[in-house]
Amino acid sequence: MRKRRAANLLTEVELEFMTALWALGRGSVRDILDRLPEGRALAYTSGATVMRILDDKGFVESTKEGNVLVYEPVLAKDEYQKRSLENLSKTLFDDTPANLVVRLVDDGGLSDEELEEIRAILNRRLGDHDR
Amino acid sequence: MRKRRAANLLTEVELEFMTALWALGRGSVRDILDRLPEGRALAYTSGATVMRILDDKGFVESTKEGNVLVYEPVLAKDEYQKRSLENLSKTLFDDTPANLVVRLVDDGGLSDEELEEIRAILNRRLGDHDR
DNA sequence: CAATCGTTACTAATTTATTAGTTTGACAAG
DNA sequence: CTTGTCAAACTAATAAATTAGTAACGATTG
Repeated sequence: MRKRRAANLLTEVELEFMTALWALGRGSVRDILDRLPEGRALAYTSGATVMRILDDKGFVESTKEGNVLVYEPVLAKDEYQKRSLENLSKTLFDDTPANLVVRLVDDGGLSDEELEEIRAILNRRLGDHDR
Repeated sequence: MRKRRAANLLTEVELEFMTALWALGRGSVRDILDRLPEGRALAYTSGATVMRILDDKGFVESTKEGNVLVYEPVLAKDEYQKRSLENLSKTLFDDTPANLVVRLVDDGGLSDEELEEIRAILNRRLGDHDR
């Protein structure tokens, strides 16, 4: 028996595949390969290997349907986003997510609309009725 | 001549070392190893290798001082934070940083104080009239 | 039934990352 | 001057990630 490698974060290629799978909901190796970005040429067998690894690591689960393995995420995209943010916050922002937002806001990559949107979210969250 | 490996993002170990170097401002291999977190035992030569690689990749530069190489960052921590956020946003949040903040805020890992702090930053940035 | 097609399982090759050993050279202590 | 120490440069060993080839197998069809 193989199984159980366990890892916290996805590698680059794994993330590519998970992104396709999250978009699909569920799918076979073929489905997933088809969903990969344009130029991405990869042998079928390579794709199958990546999916097996993701299965080993517990990021997906597979069920045999007819003669095809259909994969689906065990870890939701939301969850993984959260995990990634925690990691980034921990490794690069003193474990203080607010610092991360400061950098984001200060660095001017966001439009006023986006900033407003974020403020709206905060207002909703904080229930700030004084306005 | 070696040099020029070029890479966009730091590996895990490289980030550890850069974090120490950013905190120090500048320092030798010895200085940096001393600044690594408690349990982190690593041979001196391993540390020297990591620093050489960071030099090769252009993340740091070195100057011989006496008989010791003193390293300092070429890439500021701010810049690298920005780069990391861009990467995360691109790979996991549809290239829309606001989504990233939404996840952060929605997932309840932040205290009210932190949320307030972030809102204050936004208000400052947007010019908080109306309140 | 035999050939073939699509798929999984297994194995392997290559590359990159991580850690550390060996060699060499500078220089300070005796 | 010889010896010991320290650091740098080079080399090497191990591990992990990435890509793909080969074998094997079941289903379909000519």
